[in-house]
Amino acid sequence: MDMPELPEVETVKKTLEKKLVGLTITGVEIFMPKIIRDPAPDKFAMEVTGNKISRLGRRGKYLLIHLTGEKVLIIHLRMTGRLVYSEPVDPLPRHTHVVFRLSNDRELRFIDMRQFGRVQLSTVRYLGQVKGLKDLGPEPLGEEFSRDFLRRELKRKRVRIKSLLLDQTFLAGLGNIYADEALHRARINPKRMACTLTPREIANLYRSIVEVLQEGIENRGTSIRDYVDGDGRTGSYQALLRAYNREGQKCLYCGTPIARLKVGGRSSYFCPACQKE
DNA sequence: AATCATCCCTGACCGC
DNA sequence: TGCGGTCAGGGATGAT
Repeated sequence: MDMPELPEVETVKKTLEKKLVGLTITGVEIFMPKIIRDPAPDKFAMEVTGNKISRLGRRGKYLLIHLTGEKVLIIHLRMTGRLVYSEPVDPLPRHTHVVFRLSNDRELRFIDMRQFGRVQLSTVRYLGQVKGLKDLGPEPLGEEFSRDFLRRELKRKRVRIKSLLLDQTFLAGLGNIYADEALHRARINPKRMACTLTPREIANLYRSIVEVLQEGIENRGTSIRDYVDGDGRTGSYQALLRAYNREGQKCLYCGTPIARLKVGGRSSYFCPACQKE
């Protein structure tokens, strides 16, 4: 149940760029057509084939693989998606939906048990019009995200803070794990209405968001069940989580058992003592 | 415009 | 052992 969030996608990006940049995609095999969002699978395979991988990028939870000809592969792993660089002789895992053949006789595999992930081809020119990508909020580790931004935006949001942190049009890249970790670290109850946070709480939340994402990246992501990087390796941040997935275990700040409740249909782990309503 | 509900999908888990 | 039901959850979509 660990969905790739910003730190996991960043780790996939870092591991894959070492292997992929400079290689040419010599062919595409599509086993599950619905995974290809646009254009139609046949056209997708044709347009991708023959192009060299120039660089990798990331925007929120989207991984971008830039190709020659100003083309860009846009990949979202959603919940259980994996993108793994492999040898063709390695047995093809179950739920492998798309395979990109590479000019060094290796391949890049898109694997996704729940079939929620999507792959799409666009161009640099049209990136600003791609659904999902175009409405993303600022990058939490970028310059546009600041304490002032948070203060300004929270003031006018009539929604629970946990739901807002998960809203990708508000801020790009947080998912359930890092949202819960940030709120716990900032000692803010997930059900609090965004507009009621005090300046002090907002400052704490800002710092907490940046910290948990940086620590997540430093530890190569969180692997609870499914997540692996581009080399097929698990991350290690799961051992450092303080709230997420720790129901019943002691809060590391005060010893109170971590509790779980639903906020906006999503489970939220929190400390009832440190994060009072 | 903002907010909420539903759906997609499989495997793990639970109770009987 | 097996079976059916429930849950997990990001984001697109439609409803309010």
